[in-house]
Amino acid sequence: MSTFQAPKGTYDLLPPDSAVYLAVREAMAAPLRRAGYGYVETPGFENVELFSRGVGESTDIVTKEMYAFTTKGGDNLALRPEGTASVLRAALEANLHRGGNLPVKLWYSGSYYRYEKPQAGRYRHFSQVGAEAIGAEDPVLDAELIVLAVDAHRSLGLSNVRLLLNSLGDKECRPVYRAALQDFLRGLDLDEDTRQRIEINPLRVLDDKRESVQAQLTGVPLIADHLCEACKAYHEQVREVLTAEGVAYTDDPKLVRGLDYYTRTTFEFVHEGLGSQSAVGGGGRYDGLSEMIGGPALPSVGWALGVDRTVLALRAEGVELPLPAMTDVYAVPLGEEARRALFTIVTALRRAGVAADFAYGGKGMKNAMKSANRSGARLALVAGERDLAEGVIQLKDLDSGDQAPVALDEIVTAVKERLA
RNA sequence: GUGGGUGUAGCUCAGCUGGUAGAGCACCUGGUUGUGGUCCAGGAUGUCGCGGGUUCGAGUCCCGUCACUCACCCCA
Repeated sequence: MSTFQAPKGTYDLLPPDSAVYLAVREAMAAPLRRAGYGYVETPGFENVELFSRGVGESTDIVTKEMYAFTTKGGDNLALRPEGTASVLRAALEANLHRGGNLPVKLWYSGSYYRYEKPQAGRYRHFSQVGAEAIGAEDPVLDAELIVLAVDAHRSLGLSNVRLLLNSLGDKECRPVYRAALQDFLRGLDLDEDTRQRIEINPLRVLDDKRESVQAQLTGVPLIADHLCEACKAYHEQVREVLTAEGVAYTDDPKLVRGLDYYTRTTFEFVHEGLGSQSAVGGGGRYDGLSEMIGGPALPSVGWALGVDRTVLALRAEGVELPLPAMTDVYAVPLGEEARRALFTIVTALRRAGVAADFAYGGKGMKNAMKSANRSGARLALVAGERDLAEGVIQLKDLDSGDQAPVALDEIVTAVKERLA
């Protein structure tokens, strides 16, 4: 204990659990790399306007969950609450879309911040891996991203992730639907906050999980019935491609998402094992976002997967990831001469690609062997003056307890053979 | 922002109607002066979250406070 502890809503990632997080990030990134997505890294904070205009003035994320602050120089900044706006901004700033090779495909991995009351699966600091395909309108591209996320889940061994799919329409059909929805909602018995939401962002009322609200939503007009021909055809193609690629999904006409920039395709990956949260990832098409932040028309699509929540999902399913051993070989020296000799061997083993560790601190034999055992190593190297005088080192199998002398210059080969 | 639950050893927790603390695991030592894991014997450990109150006496009751946690809301 110290005087300090991690700030509310945050937690430290420590061994051995931290290895799981690394593996999850890697599992999410691998399919993206294979699909031509390049790595992008943007600052942890941005001009606050980028988010308020991009994510939407009416969203909870902007109105109450942003860590916003003014710098000494008078700039209004905010810790990033999500990744898409930043990545699009970076792509526009560097004119990546002018390279003539659209879509620009990018992936990222990092920390995000939202000022919320913490809860199981909901933190003020959390990690996402995300992907964006900027500058192309093609249902196959929407499907590609979904397939890549599904592949990430599969490679992790998750089996209870469900995909919810919807289309939110475009600037042709959404306004018409919005008006029809508002008409319907205004006639319901709702609290003041929700009544305000009807005027600002009526779609999000559909997403209200309260029983009292949902009960009144029977017969509510659904976007699926109001899509224009273009949106309907587009959505139908996305669904066809997904089916052809063996991706199961559930049509959810009430799926809205909490960010305002989405158009047409929207989706969410949900899991039951996260306490009262459900989303382990989500995304969609955002054809108007570029213009909203001052760029050219660049129809785009993307998603973000929550690293923390995916780890919770793994735990809920009891999935143990096959993680490589921290240490394969543990060296136990006896005496000063042996310390030097064994450390040289440990270095050689490491350079040969073997995970090797050493009994530091001059502990006694018994203690050092105990450390060897706790390290999880399969093999131990033991040597003292007696062995060195004979030019050998004792190679011990920590599972069976068998031990045999091996000539000094054959150690690396012998160890690699035993580990193979 | 609103509501519930919980704070006792490194960890998980027990502690009945108030009588100044216990278990399991982990840890340390020895049995083995050059051998771990198993086994046997022994050992150390606590501002009982913090502050106040009631009482002869508070881990136990009351009030406050902080932290953690869960849920509403919202989302990754």
